[in-house]
Amino acid sequence: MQIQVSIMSETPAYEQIRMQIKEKILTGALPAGTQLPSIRLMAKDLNVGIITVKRAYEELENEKIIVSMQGKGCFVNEIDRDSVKKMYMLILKEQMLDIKGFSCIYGIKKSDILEIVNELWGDEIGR
Amino acid sequence: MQIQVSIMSETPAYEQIRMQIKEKILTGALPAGTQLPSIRLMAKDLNVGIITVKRAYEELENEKIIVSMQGKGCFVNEIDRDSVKKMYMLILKEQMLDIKGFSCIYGIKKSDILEIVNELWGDEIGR
Amino acid sequence: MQIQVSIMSETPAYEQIRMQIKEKILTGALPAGTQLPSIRLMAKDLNVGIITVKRAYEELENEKIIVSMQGKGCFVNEIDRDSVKKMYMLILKEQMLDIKGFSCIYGIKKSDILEIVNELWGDEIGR
Amino acid sequence: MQIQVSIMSETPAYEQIRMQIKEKILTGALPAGTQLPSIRLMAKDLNVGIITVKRAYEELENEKIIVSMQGKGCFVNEIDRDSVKKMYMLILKEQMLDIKGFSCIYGIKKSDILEIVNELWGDEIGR
DNA sequence: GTGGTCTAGACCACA
DNA sequence: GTGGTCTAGACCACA
Repeated sequence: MQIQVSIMSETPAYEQIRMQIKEKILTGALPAGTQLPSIRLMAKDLNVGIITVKRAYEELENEKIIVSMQGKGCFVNEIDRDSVKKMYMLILKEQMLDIKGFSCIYGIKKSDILEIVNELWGDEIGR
Repeated sequence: MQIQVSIMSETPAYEQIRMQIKEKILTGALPAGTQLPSIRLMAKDLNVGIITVKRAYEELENEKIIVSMQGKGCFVNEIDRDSVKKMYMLILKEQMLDIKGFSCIYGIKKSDILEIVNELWGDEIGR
Repeated sequence: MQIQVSIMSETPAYEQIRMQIKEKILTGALPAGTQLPSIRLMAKDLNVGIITVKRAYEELENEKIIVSMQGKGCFVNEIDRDSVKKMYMLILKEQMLDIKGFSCIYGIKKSDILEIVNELWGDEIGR
Repeated sequence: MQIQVSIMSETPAYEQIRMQIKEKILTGALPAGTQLPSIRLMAKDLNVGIITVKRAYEELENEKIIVSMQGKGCFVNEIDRDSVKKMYMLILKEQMLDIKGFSCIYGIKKSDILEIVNELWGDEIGR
């Protein structure tokens, strides 16, 4: 499995691993039922400790994205994309609420936010 | 000076102090030239350690928002609101870029972002 | 033989198998002399590994509840219900002693224990 | 603080520490507000790693029995003995339900349970 | 000074 | 072979 762990990055190794696997699963590159590489193997490949891989897998399991079975291995779960999206929308809203709180101190208005959104997302009109 | 430090909050004490003073300054509640309470006094009032207040003041000084003068005290700086806003806009853009990166994994589109923005900022048409 | 192995359960597969067979034997559903299904057959039926069934049988043999005969199969042993009950009573006493140790820390008294016993075992007067 | 960690015991070190501190707190030997020894100090005294003590403290914090404050230390919480007792009664009931499940397989009846209870708790009539 | 996080390996349980 | 638990220390953040 193609995964990069940068030792220079300030995001911890387990988080880098977690995010890359998550992305592969959510984008469908790793379909439901796929067996992930064993903890030991991936640890060896990435040149990190098994604890680090273990933690990445553990958090993915907490997110219900994979399931780990003692003595058997770790497997990709069936994903309900809609509920995942909804859940993430909620988190996003929290983040934006935070941003809103700060922004008003700096005199930033809705128009400024829209400007940034338009700049970053370009002219795709949505859907 | 009216400042609340919640011991329960997970944001550290020095950060709570820093943000509240910053808000007062940026919103104009504390105009340029105002003298801040001495570190010792504020520490006593807020029931926190001197080191904690010192750190808050230090960071505000690094942000050029206040200036501390040996033996005289700390004073609110002249603020160029426009450049502060511009600086913050850059930070905001970085944050939004991050959000954009994550969002595409979850199948979130521009329209979803706009929906959140409209919901949070209401119908203020901007400017 | 009717046995359920839940892959979701947190008790390991071999333990689920062991307990269910044990129950059938102790309650008399499988009388002494009965031949158990072969390891291979049961593994296939239950959709688990041979090693898993083997372990369940092994432990039952250690408990003298079944006996395995090279090349012939596994058979239910003659059970002396009284001595089995006595043995289990000893284990139970150990467990209750443990519970007693903890309970006093929490201020739980004999009356509280009796309340629970009465609630769970209902009004059967015993014997 | 008087704490024994037996390296021979099969209960893990962090659990031994957790239980002994918990007992001291619940019995009132460590009243609310008391500062616990720092993680490092206790680790040194008990000759275990700081992780081990950390974990003991962490679990006590999850149980709301102590509270840890970064940079300040760990402190004994105010305990509501009644709710603690009620919570433990529930756990106890679960355990007894489990015991009941096993017992019926072995032909153990309410009277047998009562016999054990009477033997262990003696003739204290309750309260 | 304090507690918190990350990475680590030895050892254990399960299939 | 697989994953799970425990103990460990280096390093970081906070007061």
